[in-house]
Amino acid sequence: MGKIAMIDLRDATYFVAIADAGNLALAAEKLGRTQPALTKCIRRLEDDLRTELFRHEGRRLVLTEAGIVFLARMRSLIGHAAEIRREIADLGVGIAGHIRIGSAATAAEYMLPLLTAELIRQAPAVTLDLTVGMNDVLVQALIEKNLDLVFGPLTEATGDTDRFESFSLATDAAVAVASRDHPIFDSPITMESLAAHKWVLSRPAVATRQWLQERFRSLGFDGPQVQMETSSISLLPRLIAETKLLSFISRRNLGAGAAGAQLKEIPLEETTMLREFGIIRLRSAYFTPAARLLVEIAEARKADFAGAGEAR
Amino acid sequence: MGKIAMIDLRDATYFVAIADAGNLALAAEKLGRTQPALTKCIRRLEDDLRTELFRHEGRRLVLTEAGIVFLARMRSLIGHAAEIRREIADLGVGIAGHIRIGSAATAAEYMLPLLTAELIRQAPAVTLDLTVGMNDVLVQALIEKNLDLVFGPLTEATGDTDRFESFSLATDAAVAVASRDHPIFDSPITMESLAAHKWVLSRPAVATRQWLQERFRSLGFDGPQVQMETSSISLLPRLIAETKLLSFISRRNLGAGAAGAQLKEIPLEETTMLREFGIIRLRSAYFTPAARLLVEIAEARKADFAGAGEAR
DNA sequence: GTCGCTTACGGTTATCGTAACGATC
DNA sequence: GATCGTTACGATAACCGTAAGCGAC
Repeated sequence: MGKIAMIDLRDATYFVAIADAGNLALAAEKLGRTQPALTKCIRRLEDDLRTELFRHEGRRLVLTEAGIVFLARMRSLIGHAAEIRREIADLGVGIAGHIRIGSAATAAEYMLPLLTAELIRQAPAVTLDLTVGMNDVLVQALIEKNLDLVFGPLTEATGDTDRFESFSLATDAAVAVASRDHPIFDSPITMESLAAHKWVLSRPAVATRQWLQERFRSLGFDGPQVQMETSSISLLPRLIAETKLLSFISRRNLGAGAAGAQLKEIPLEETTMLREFGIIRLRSAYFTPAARLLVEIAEARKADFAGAGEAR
Repeated sequence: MGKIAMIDLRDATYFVAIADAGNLALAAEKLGRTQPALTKCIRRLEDDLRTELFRHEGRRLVLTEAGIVFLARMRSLIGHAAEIRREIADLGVGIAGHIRIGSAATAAEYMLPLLTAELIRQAPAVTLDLTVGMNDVLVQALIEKNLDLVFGPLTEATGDTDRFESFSLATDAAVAVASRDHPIFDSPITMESLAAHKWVLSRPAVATRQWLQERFRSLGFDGPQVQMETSSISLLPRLIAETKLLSFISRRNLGAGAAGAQLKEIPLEETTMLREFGIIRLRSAYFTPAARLLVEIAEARKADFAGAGEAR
């Protein structure tokens, strides 16, 4: 029953065109309408507002005082509406929006700079919130809907395809490394020789270290002798190169940069950890268009991340 | 052919109601629509914006990121539109607007204070521009569309009913006056006695003075001997009372105020000028709703101005 | 008579309501 | 099975176009 009293912006658009054109015939042509259609448009507006917008001066229509004010107001209102349309459409395709990203340190180092740069190039209105942390904390934040996407290793925990949707981006191999001139390379590599040297590793809670320790144990050795612990991924290559310690890091770090060039992989099947790197999101959470765009960019750039995990 | 892309504010209103209500059934009841109508309203908006506004969470609709932004924008836009509606409607009935008034000095003194006070009481948003001047100048300004209304005497010049529309408000009588104790009252009043005394009159261009001079001339007398000239209406009563000069002013000034009480009419048919006071407007000019309201108020208060022009 | 706007009338499009359907709890 | 949203379809209302009408120049 209740009819909603509201200005029709289509009629308002016609009205502005009529006022600009100065007569109905010209406005009708510009709008692709006919003269009578515009006559009735004015009539609708005037009935709705209970106010004359035009008056007759000779055989010409001129704006009344109210019409002049209405014209100014409608210009503004139509402009606002158009701006809102663009804004919402941008949000809809991910050109605008906000993405809360969680990332493991390695992923943050090797994938995010490229991806976020590309995202911001394509979608300048997108804002990002990046949290670097350990994988278990990040996944928990994802579950609590405090993150939209997590960049990191795809583990069994995140393999629950009912709860999580994951996008694989690269395979990564963590390998034992030492400086090029390390004495371990002077004789054949065995588990025994690895067990004989000291290591620099990340903190005990980190997945790669746990995997290495578990591997030592399952092969009948005590865990690697840890002489130094660090959480700094960027510091590791230089530490290894200069301290003659062994370490266990992504193969990606080899040969890259001044410090990376000093490193050499200790090729041993038993201490090569293969893992998938990718993006995880929660299925029950809203997949923001901007987040979707970032995932699409990542998948398109997948090739840029490959090449470190393949068998040698 | 060209279809105008524009947000439908009716749909936007539905959308806000849906978002507020939290579900379609409740919103439908509040809006007096049915559930399917609202389903399709959302569909129209989403198709138009090419953006999801709601997503399904269980059997419930929840806003997307874009939907949340759209909701905020629509609240604002709808509010603005409603405000504009009110503003234009006010302009339409004269509750808002601007009136450029011209007024003769006498009219300004006796009619405008009451009328403008009443107008502003009824229509606080109306603004006024008042010019006090001589009638011929005012009428010229009216013709040039620099004034909307002129308050003043209705003369032959403004009696052209094709060009002007006039509203008679009061009859006014200009009479010869002197102070109560003036010697002229000691003997019978004749034209000869009037011609024998000195006068204080307004400037030669003013209609009343011209009428008086013409009256003297047509009766065979030289014009009244003018000893003093003034354009100040408010000063005249005191001048007359204190200088023993004769003058020619509206009967309205007699008995009003301290100075007016000292004045006495010189009752002579030959020197009684009857005239109409009222409002004049140009037919070819736009009759602003606010101006129309002022005229309506004036006509309703007509009785307040009567009583000075009647025969005694 | 021409020009500019309005009115009248018939056709098209869009929105709405009723009813049936589908999914979630 | 009850609730909430969607789909299908017929009815209604809104808008547009064609054609005729009316007043100003």
